[in-house]
Order: sequence, then structure tokens, then C-alpha cells
Amino acid sequence: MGISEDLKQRTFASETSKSVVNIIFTGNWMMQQMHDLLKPFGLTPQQYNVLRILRGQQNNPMTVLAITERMMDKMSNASRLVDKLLDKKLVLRRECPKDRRAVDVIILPAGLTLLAEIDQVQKQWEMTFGGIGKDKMNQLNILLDEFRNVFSNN
Amino acid sequence: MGISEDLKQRTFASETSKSVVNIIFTGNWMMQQMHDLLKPFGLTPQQYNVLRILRGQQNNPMTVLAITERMMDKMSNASRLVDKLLDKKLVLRRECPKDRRAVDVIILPAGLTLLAEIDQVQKQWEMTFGGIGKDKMNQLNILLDEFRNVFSNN
DNA sequence: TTGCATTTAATGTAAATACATTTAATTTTG
DNA sequence: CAAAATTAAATGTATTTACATTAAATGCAA
Repeated sequence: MGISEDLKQRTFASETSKSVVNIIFTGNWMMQQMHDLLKPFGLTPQQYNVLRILRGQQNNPMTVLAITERMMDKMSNASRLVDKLLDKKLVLRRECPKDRRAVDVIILPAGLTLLAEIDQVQKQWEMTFGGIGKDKMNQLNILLDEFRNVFSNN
Repeated sequence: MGISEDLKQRTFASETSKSVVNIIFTGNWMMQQMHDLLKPFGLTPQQYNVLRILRGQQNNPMTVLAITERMMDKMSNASRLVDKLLDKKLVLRRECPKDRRAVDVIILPAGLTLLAEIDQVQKQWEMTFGGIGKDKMNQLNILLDEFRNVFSNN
């Protein structure tokens, strides 16, 4: 099944439009996969993304702004995502001592434990793509980067 | 700028996780581009998607279900998207004579005119990617299809 | 034909998102 | 230093989305 069959669209105006549609469609598809995977753990993909960013910083506190810069979906409101994680007692929030405008966010042991649980399933899921092979993965990454870089700005 | 720089993430656990993140991130990025492009025309990317689907069917009426099958984002509620297009007087909705449960949606001349306007800008925008070349586009399409096909079901 | 399951679309609603605005702290400038 | 500009985060709100439910029509089986 290629993108044509998935969207029941016989032809595309150009290979470019096909790629544009394919990138958006596959991105949504991938997001849906993540969504389904995370559902049993009570996290949205965005919340999960924030948690992983916090873990990635070796448990050093990060400001909301620093989190935003690393988020896959820049549009989500990191402030409110942190609220949700706070409700779930997965992170801690406190005034940044160096700049009282900023807020430091730290992942709690409960957050790390949850991530460790998810890691198992996540790894399993990623292994499904393993057959594609490292070379093709790399090739894909280069091509996607190239698309975004067409606009030198942003 | 590769995905590492864009997300300020030095390393990824594997080439696979890098690809997964890259697909989602580039999908979001592309969606944002569309969003910005459509803003002056008062359409959301999903509304635009529905309008194009209707045009693509040579102005034959389509049921809401048939539209859903062709949408890039299957999660959007086609029924409510059609509502919005109806408000803007870009489409017509009427009971399907063959099946009174279903609803036929038809694009109106105003919808076609709006699409024709957008085509200009859209084409211009797509041309920015032209430099990448048809071969690479095709290669990317094959790789993205391969990712989705890892799960034979769905 | 009647009753039951299925299909199609619409709707109710809680939550999330987009976008602008606000608040507070800090930095810059005169 | 004081005033103005900038920055960081939170908040208000309208819209959109996710998800379940409902309502109506159709198909199928007894």
C-alpha cells in the first residue's frame, strides 16, 4: 500500500505534492501509533515528549522555554503540559533561582519509573521498523532534513 | 540543520528513534507551513483537504464517509468540517437519494474559485521544494510508504 | 415481515490547541 | 537610577479534537 491507495487518490499533481501529502499523512499516522501505544499509560504523545526531554537532560532542571525548544510540536503550550504532568505527580515545578521569571521543571522518580515502563513497549514497537535497515533510516532522515532546509530561515 | 539541531538533541537511542521523531517533526512542520499558507484564505488545512477531495471527484457528490476515507487526518470529524465549509458557503449538503442515512456533499462554484486562488500560492510554495528533484521525492515516498507498511494491518 | 445487527452521520462533552493578552521579572537605555 | 523594552510563563477564550453516544436508515436472518 502506497500513499495513493491509503488516500484512494489515483494521481497527484506532481511528485512534490505527493511527497508533501505523504509527509503529513505519515506524520499523523506515526503520531496515532504513539498515541495508541501511550494510552494504557495515561500519557498523551506531547506529555511523553516533555517527560523524555526532562530525562534527557540528566535530571537537571529545565525551564519551560528550554523544554519548548526541544518539543516535536512547538505549538503545544509547554506551560499547560507541565501542569498536566504536575497533576500526575510526575514532575516538580519551582521558581528558578537565577531568574525569577523562569520556572524550573524537574522529573520526579515516579516520572522516571513510568518512562522506564514505557521504554519496554516503545522499544518493542520500534523494533517493528528494524527490518527497514539502518541505511534506509539514514537516507530517510537526510531527505526529511532536506525538505525542511529548503527554507533556510526557521 | 538536521533534526538533531532542530530539537537540540545531541544523540538518539537509535537510527530508528531518530527516524520516528523526524517523521513526526517534519509532518508537524509541513502542516504548519500549510497552515500559514492557508491563513489568508480563512481555511484550516483540514478544511482545505476536504475541499480538494471534493474537487478531485470531478464535482460528483461524495458522502461524508467517502470524504473521511480520503482525508490525510482521519481523526478529524468530517461531519463538522463540512459544517464549517457550509457556513462559508463553499459546499452544498443534501440527503443522498440512494441511502437516506448518508449525506451527499458537493463543492460549490465559490469553493472552486477559492481553490483556484489558493492553487497559485500553493504551487509557488511547492516550487520551493523543486530543487530537491523528482528522484529524491520518489525515494522519500517509497521510504515513507515502507514505514507504514511495516504493519500489514491498517 | 419482524426483530436485531449494522451502517451513516450528527451531536454532547471533556480535553487540548491556537492565539492574544496579562503579569511579573529582568535588561537596556537615556 | 528611572523608564521603557524585552523576556518568561501563565491565563482567558474561542475553536478544534477525541471519544462516546445517539438517531435514523438499511440489511439480514429467523
